[in-house]
Amino acid sequence: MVRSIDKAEKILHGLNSRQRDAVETIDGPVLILAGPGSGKTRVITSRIAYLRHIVGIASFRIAAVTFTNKAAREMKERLSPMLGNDLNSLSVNTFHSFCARILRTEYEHIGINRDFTIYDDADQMSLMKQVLQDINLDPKRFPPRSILSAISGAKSQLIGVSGLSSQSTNYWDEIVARAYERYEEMLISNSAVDFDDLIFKTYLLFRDVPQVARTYQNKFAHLMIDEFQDTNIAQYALAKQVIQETSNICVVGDPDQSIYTWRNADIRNILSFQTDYPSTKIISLEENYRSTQTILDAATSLIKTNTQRVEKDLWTKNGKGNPIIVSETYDEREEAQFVINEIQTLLKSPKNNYNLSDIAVMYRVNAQSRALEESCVRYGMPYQLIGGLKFYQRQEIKDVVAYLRLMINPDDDISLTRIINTPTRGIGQRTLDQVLRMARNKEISIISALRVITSEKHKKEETGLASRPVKALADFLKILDDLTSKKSELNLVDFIDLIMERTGYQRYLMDSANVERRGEERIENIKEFKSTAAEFALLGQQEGLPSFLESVSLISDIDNLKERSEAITLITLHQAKGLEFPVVFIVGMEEGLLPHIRSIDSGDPSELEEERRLCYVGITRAKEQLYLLRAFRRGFRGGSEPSVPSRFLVDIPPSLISPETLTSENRKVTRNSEQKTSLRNRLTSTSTKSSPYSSGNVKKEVTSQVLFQVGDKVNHDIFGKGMVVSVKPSREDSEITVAFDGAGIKRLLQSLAPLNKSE
DNA sequence: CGAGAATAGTTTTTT
DNA sequence: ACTATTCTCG
Repeated sequence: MVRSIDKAEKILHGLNSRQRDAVETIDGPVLILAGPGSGKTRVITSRIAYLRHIVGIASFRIAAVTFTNKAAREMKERLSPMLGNDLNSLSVNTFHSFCARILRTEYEHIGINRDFTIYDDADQMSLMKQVLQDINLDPKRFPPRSILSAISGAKSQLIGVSGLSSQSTNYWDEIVARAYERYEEMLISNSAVDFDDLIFKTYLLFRDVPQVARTYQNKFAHLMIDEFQDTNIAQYALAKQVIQETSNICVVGDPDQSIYTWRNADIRNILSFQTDYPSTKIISLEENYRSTQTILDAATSLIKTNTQRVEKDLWTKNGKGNPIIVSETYDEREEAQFVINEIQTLLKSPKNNYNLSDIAVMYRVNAQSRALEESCVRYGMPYQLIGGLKFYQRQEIKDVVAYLRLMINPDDDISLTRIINTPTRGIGQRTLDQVLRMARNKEISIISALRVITSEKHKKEETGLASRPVKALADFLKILDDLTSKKSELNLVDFIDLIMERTGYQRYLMDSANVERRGEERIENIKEFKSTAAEFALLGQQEGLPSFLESVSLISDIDNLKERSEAITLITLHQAKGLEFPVVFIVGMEEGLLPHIRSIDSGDPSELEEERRLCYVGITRAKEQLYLLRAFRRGFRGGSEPSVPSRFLVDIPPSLISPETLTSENRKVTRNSEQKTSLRNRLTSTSTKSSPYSSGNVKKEVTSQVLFQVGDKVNHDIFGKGMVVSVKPSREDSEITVAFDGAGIKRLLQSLAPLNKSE
């Protein structure tokens, strides 16, 4: 008894009274409204430890659901010292992986293959194009993107094909309903599901197969949901099903941080929760432990401008801190230089003792990262870029993934069409069309169609294919069959190597490296891909590949963020949610960018309010120092246009802003010339010598400080020994031409090529 | 059939 | 600016 009180004290130690309340209220529905920096994650993890150690709930009966793998991983890390081995049986997952796991266990009940493939956006797009072709719709009149987003909207509101077609009131709805129907048929025949299906199908499973639902309802005694403001209708409905037995459901969220309604997140869930569970205990966490008073005041002033809002009073015991620095530069290049320059000054100053990892630069759209990246490279500032062109969406990675998917799901026509002629093997559009036609007529998968066509009994009159293409198809089929037969003999990494070799993909990449600059990078990416695969190889030949593929499908870029890396972080405002940094720069504080033009054009005030919340999220990431920057001109799509300061700047009281950076007329007009020249002087006086840098997505040993000269003997990781024949410096890099002893003459980019001086 | 050129369309945010 | 698709020629 005494011991458990000790334990309880230990778990509750350091929590404020409301946090304690949130941890100790374990029976029945709880809604925690958690302001930014209010110790939300600490509450959730303490609550789990409390449930396990004080209440004595078996860990396998506790489930916590998050939105990103990163949040799930962090939660587990924090729980690890408190739970030890219990951690393994605890269920801490993203919504999507939680569902994927259930579906792979219960696949028989929903008539789906155990090894179903999870289609990502690009796969969905290919499939939809196929759908439109099938049902004779012009993709120019009916953009596949729009149709997909309508379908996604339907699925996240639990509306199936019949539901949608019965609801359609106009031509467009009718078109969507028809596309939806065919889309679903094709997903099934491909043994595939999309992201929304993971939730929707799990919901349907529980609704329609009560004995399965009961299994999970009896299993889970407690359910916690993080970032509840981001849930959609389907996710909330599923959560209710799961916890039906006990109603011990605890949701944590902040309506002011709802920034995903465009992705069907439905803030009404917070209201529904209180009506669905009338006995809900509401706990509001309002003490902020993260930011200075100044930053918090700025955030509060900004968010108060929103009308659709529940009042919440944030406060902090932290001191006033530094004023916010608001500045204006000429264009995005100067903006980026200002950022770098300021960071260099911050790092030099001994009083803060900042590290690179303490600093983040945030922006509205990914395209803005470009100017920042260029400046980082130029000034030798190490950075990690989150998002952008995502690793698993790169062409070469998707190609290899397509081959791997086919090894366990040969019905996946989308993957098959992706690689049937990559690298080129004489199967052109005409041939492919014939194959597709046959597959459709016979209602069989493409691979089955290939078997028919290439079988000896098959008469060519049926398809009208000449002998050469048939031979090409037969060769391709043989490659796939050979590889499939080897999959259980080799470990995952060796298997990937075999695929690379047997399909000619390795050769293809090498050749592309000769002509294209990106070829080098592609080879590097495959290396990186294999090193991730290596972790899954440990699971053995049976489980390794499926687990790897699932993780590839469900991973997001934010999951790769490294907390302690020696680099500044470049990140979108959306992805920054849940993170914190001592120093935050928000760039592009301009009308049309933040708020984004689309929210302005929509004429919908709630879209503007979402933009304001996005800005609020950004500001509240900062612990000590906040910069709000804007450019007078901003370039886009080649051109460049003058811009107007963001309306959000006006929401911030001038008293919180550093006077020396405050521009005249409450920042509405450009700075006076004196300030402008002093800024320019500061920018141009910065050193321009280059030094090592890194980008988060592709790890590479950087050799950029090594200077190559014509005549140097060099060694390349892939091409071997050679001699430099020309050096052509470009803006931030050098193009080096090397005559290799074995591999001929290659043009390489210094920053990318694994090239060293050999003596 | 395949490769490169010309052209059209496109971008907010992403599990 | 960047990509995806269509066109054209060997």
